[in-house]
Amino acid sequence: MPRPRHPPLPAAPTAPATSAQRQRVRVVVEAPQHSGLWGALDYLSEVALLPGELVRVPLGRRVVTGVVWDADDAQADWDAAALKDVAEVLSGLPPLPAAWRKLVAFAASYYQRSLGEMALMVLPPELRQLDALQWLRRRKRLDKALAEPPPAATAPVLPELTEQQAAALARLAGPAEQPFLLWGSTGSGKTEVYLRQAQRTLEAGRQVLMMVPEINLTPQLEARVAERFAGRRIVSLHSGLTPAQRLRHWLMAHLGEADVVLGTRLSVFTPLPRLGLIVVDEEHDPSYKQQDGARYSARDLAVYRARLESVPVILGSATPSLESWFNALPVAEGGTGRYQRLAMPARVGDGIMPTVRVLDMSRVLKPTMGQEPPPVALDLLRAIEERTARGEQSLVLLNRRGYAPVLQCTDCGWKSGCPHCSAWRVFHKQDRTLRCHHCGFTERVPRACPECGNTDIQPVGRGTERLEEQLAAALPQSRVGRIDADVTRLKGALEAQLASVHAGEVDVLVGTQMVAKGHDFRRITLVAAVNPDAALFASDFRAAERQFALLLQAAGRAGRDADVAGRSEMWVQTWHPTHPLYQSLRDYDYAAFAARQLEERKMAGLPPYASLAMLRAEGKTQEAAQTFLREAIEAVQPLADALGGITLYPAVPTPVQRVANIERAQLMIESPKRAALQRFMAECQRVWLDVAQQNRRNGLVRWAVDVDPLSI
DNA sequence: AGCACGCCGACT
DNA sequence: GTCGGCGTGCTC
Repeated sequence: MPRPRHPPLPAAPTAPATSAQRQRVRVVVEAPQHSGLWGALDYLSEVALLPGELVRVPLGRRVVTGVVWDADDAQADWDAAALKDVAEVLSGLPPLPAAWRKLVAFAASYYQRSLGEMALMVLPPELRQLDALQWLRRRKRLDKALAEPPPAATAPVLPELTEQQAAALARLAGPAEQPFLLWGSTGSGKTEVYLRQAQRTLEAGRQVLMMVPEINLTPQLEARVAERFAGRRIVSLHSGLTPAQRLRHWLMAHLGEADVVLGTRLSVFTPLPRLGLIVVDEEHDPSYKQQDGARYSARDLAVYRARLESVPVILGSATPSLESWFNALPVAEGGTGRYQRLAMPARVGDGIMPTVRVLDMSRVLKPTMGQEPPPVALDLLRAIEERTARGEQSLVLLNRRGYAPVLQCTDCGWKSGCPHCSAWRVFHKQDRTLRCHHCGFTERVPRACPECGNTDIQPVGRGTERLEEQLAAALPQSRVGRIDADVTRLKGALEAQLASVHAGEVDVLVGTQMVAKGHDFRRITLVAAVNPDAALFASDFRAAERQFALLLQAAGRAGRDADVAGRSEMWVQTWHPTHPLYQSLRDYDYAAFAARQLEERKMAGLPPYASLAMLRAEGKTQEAAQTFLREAIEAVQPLADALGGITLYPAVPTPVQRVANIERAQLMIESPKRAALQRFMAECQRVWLDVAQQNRRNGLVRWAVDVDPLSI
């Protein structure tokens, strides 16, 4: 295919150069995966450019920002006449270091994305948009901000270390060739261990990267870090910052001016010239996995980066991901022994975990036909009343927002389905709307059944809104409050609601999982999960793992003070009281839970015993999505057979098949060997690009690969 | 992804 | 006669 020739650009008038002086330079530009541009592009430059420098280059009719990449040895025949010149250089920015480029290159190849997409995606968005002149002006302004000294230091009061904290820190002082898994129960003082190790790192003149799942949910950690390291420069990096803040913080890290970077998953890519420690707090949290675009796992990349830069990495959790747990299990116990495990089973300050009471619903409730069961068992209601009477607080968890998950006509059976999705629309009583939680489609609740005109439409099931209402009615002596994504939608609403809980203005707090994470509630002595059973039988193989982590984390909200810890309780309402998940929860025996899960995963050939990748497709029709997937399998099946040890599963609709009128389907690819899967997936990319191209006119809309998917 | 080019309907 | 619909194709 003849390639269109570009007219040679006129040489810059100021520095006329002969073609002999111009050299080929490889530049990585933002080009998405399906563009077919996977690697770096070739340009010409009159000046020598270092790998990692930022440049502006012409791409098609545009000028875009790119990163100068490492030269390849393959001196392929390149046609100088076909290459364009680098337009300009963003000077005054140190080149992005080799370790950064290697991390980006690894992430791109591992997660099957183009180098350009990966590299540009992890730079501050602001930086990508500026041309050389704008950047220069911005840089001058930033210099002023950098000149400001960090806040004055006041010697922080260090809490005394527990024995197990001291033991963990002693191990952390030793050789750090292996990642550390800090396995500490809620309240065991993991944060103090992070802070002490960070202190050592800072004293050695190095930088600390501290990662948290969601920064908004952990303001307490941010405050603690700021307090401990007063006098040092601490910056945060997360998507909630303004573009200007994000650029400033990133630059301070990159220039080595910031000592501590506290950030969400995107911060794993922050260039840090003096990096000395990486911490991944709550490493099991699903937020570390990006769920769209380049679907990377920041936790896994943190481990890779730590090895790359020869710095220690601490993964911390009370309920580690099974992957990390497996890696921290000694070979003799069936694990890989790749991580060092640091265990901190006891709570700080003699706090003990609340007593778990598994409430057998089949014994306490006698459901009458056609009647909805009461929201909580009578025993639980009484226990809550007692708490209120004593001036203590209760936390009631229900992982479902809204008033009721669906409305139904009592006459014809009509249900409040979403016209655009294969899902029910949730009834929100507060604003009398039906809202689809998948596509956002919202309407006012109809006065009468749209099918038959019957005015008796009933809510079916229960969400937090309804639970709040029902508890308020059942507990006239208690002040009932609620925290979920609906309450906290408005800026500052979460803080306000938390403050009122802390001030003791709420006796019973109803909430979704967001309240179970990270917040310290001093006066809560009862936590109840009213409907945790759904996860036991979910099709998603990680559902149990997630639920166990959530329940344990929720339990950790209770009894943080020693004087109330003794009478703290965690209630679990279940129809399956003998389920092993609840048995392990009752004993706070994560190890037993994990052992059992690992056994199941081993039998089923699932992670961590196998590697998975998911090929997902979206189409105008389910047929379009599935046809693409079928053809995609057919095209690579011979390759899978040749490589061996690769299993391609049939294409199936996703759990929620249609969202916003787009049909979705997926297929799973499995291999017991991660490397084999990697080799295979790399080969698949270009094949699938062609298959997708042909399927576009059939109605294929989008497709993507998800390596190490969290949910299947 | 952008941003072209490229051919067919309702407007000044 | 033009503005503009989004189908197809390219970007060193």
